[in-house]
Amino acid sequence: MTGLKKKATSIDVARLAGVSQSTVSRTFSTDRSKVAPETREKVLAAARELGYTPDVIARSLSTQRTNIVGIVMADITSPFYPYVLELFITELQEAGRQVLLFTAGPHQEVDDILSLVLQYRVDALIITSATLSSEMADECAREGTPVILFNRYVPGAAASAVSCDNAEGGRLVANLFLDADHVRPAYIAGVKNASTNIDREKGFTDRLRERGQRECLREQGAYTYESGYECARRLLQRADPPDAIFCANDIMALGAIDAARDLAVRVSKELSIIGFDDIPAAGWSAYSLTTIRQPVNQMVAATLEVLTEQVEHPEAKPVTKLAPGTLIPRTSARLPSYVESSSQENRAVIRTGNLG
Amino acid sequence: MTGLKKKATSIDVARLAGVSQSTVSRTFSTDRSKVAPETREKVLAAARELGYTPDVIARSLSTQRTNIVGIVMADITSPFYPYVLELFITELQEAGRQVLLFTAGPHQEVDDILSLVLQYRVDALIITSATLSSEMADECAREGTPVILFNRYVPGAAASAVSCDNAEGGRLVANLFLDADHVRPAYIAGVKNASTNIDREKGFTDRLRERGQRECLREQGAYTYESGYECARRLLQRADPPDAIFCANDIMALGAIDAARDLAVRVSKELSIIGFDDIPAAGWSAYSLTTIRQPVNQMVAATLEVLTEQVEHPEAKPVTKLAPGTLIPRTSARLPSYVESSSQENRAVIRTGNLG
DNA sequence: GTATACTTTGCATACGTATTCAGAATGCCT
DNA sequence: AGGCATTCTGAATACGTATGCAAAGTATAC
Repeated sequence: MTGLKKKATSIDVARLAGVSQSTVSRTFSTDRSKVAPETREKVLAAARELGYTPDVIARSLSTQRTNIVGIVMADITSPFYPYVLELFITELQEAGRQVLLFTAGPHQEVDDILSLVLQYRVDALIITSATLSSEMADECAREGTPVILFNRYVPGAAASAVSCDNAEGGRLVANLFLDADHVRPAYIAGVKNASTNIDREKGFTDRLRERGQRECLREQGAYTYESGYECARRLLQRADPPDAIFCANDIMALGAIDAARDLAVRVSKELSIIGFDDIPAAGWSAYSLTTIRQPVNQMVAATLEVLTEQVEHPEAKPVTKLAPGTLIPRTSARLPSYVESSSQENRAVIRTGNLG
Repeated sequence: MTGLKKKATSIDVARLAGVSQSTVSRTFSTDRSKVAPETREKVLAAARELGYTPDVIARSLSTQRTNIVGIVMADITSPFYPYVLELFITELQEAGRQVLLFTAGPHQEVDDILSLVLQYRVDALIITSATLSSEMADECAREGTPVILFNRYVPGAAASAVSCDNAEGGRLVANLFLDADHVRPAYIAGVKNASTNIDREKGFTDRLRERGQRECLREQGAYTYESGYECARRLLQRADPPDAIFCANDIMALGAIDAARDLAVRVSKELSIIGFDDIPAAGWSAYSLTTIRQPVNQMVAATLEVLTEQVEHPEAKPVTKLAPGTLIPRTSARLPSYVESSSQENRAVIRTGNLG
C-alpha cells in the first residue's frame, strides 16, 4: 500500500534499513553468502515495506549479462514451431532467463535482425528456421555472443547447431517405402534452401538410388498446406502417378492427403503418404498420418545444454548435436510387416559430431 | 575487420572522432537536430570504423524507457495464437520495439509472472489468454506500466482491453441455427473461466432463449481437439442427439467433425457444426468448417494503438475496444438462405466502449 | 596477550548512455 | 562596433546496481 509513483531503489532500502547500498545489493545477489542473517532480515523487511525489486536493467549494465536469450524465428505459424517456442520459453523461464523474440519476415533477412538483437546484448542467440550468413555468425562469435542454430546449420560458420537427423529420417522413409513394395516414390519438397529440406531429400533419394530405385518424382513445395495440396494434385493427375509420397513436413502431408481424397485416390490402399515432424494434427482421426517424429523435447534440452555451456565458457568451440527421429506408424501408409513387431521404445540418443 | 574483443563505446568513438561523448550520443539520438552535419559525418565515420552500436541497456537505464513490450501468453500452441503472436511481433518490430515473451504455465499464475515482467521495466504489457487479478492490474497502473488485455478482460481492473465481440458472435450463431430450422442446439464450452468462453456461451444461449428455444445441450470442453472430439462423441451418442453444435473455438469444432465422421453422422446433412476463430485448418478440405472469424488484424492494430496512446500518455484512463466477428460460411453447417446473398464485405468496425 | 584467519560491512568506482547547463562560435541587426 | 539571438559543443552529472578493496569486528590458536 505504499502506492507512490517512483520505484524504490536499493538506496532507499539501504536508508530505511540503516545499512549501505552495497549490503542491499549483496542481499539480492545470488551469492548471498556474504551477508549476516540478521542484516539480511532487516534488509528484506525494508525491501518488502517499500515494494523494492532490483532493477534488472541496471543490473545488466553492471554485470554485462542480461539473462536474456534472443530467439529468431521465421515462421512462428508453421504448426511445428509453436511447440518448440513454448518449450524454449518454459524451460528458459524456469532457469531464470527471459526470451526476446524476433521474427524474420520474408522481406527481412536474418542478418538485418541480428544487429538489432546484438544491441540488446543478449547472453545467447537461438536461431530457428532462418538462414544466417556465416559472416554474421563470425561477427557474433567475435562479440562473444554464442549462437545456436536449431534445425539449421551453416556449414563453415562459427555457430553451434542442434538438429534432428534429417538425412537419416529420409533414409528411413526410403527403406519403409521399398520394404513395403512401393515402386513409384515421390518427394514433395519444402522451402528450397532450408537445410531440413535439403537433408531430408538427400537422405531419401540417396537411399532409393542405393537400393536400385532409379527414378523419383519430385515437386517443389513450400512447407505449407496449400503447397502440399497443389503438389500432390499435380503428382496424382499424371499419367503415371506415384504410389508413395514422402512430404518434407507434416503440414504438406496433410494437404497431400486432402488432395488425394478430393481426387478419390484411396490413401494407404493406393497411395502411401509419410510426413515429417509429428505435429498434433497428424494424429487427428481425419488424417492418421504416418510420420517421422522429431524428438522436440530432447532437441530443446540439448539446445539449452549447449547454450549454458557456451555462456559459461565463451571460449569453447562450437558444438553440433544430432537427434534421431522416430517412426510413428499410423494408417496413411502401407508399411512393411516388421514395423508392428518392433514397437520397442525407440529412445532418442543424441549424437554429437559434425553436421557438415 | 577491427575484430577485437570489447565492444566499442561512445567514448571510444568520441576519442577517435575528436569530439565529446555527448556529441556522439546526440548523433545517435532520435532528435538529431542538435549536431552540425560535418560533425555528424565525422562521428558516423568513426563509429563505422569501430563497429560501434549504441548500447541499448545503458540507454534504457538512462532514459527509463526500454522500448520493450512484454507479452504474456498462456497457450502459444493453441492454433489461433501463433498468428496473433506473429502479427504482434512483426508490427512491434517495425515500430522499433522488441518483444519479451512470457508464458504462464498451468501451474504458474499470471500474477507470479508479472513481478518478473515488471523487473524488466517493459514499456507496456500485453496479456493474452490468461487471467489477471485486478490487484495486479492496479499494481501495474501504479508503477506506470500500461496493461492491455487481449481477448480477455477483468471487470473492475485498471487495464485496457481489446477483444472480439464474443457475445455478439454467440448471438449470431444462435440466429443462424434457428433461421436454418435447427431444433436441438448444443454448446461445447471452452476453458471454464475464460471470458471468451463465458461471453460466447452467454450470447448464444441468451439469444436461443429470447427466441423461444427452451433447451440447449452443453458439454464442458477445454479448447483442445481432444476435448472437442470427446464432447461431440458424448453428445452424438445420446438418445436425443443435437442437430447443431456451436463449439467455443475452431480446434474443438475440428474434433467434433472428426467425432461425427467416426460415428457415421453426416456433417451438414444431419448435423451442423459452427466454430469460432477461423484458424487455417478450418478451411482445409477435410473440414470446411463454417466459423466466426476473429478480425485478428484489426484487433492487433487496435491493441497497438491503445498501447502507443497509453505509453505516450501514462495518465490516460484505460480504454476498451470491441471488434465484431464475421461469419465465414463453409459447408459444415446448414445455413439460412439469406447468407449466400449477403456476401457483402463485412467490414470490421471497432467499437469503443465498456466491456463490463 | 598477540598473531592469524575469517566474516561482515562500507566506500568508492565502474558499467555506457542521455541530458542539463553553460560557454564558445557565428550571424544578424541597428 | 556592440548587442542579441541562434547554433553547436563539452563538462558534469544522473540512471541503479555490482564489486574490488580496505577497515572493522569476531573467533581461533598459540
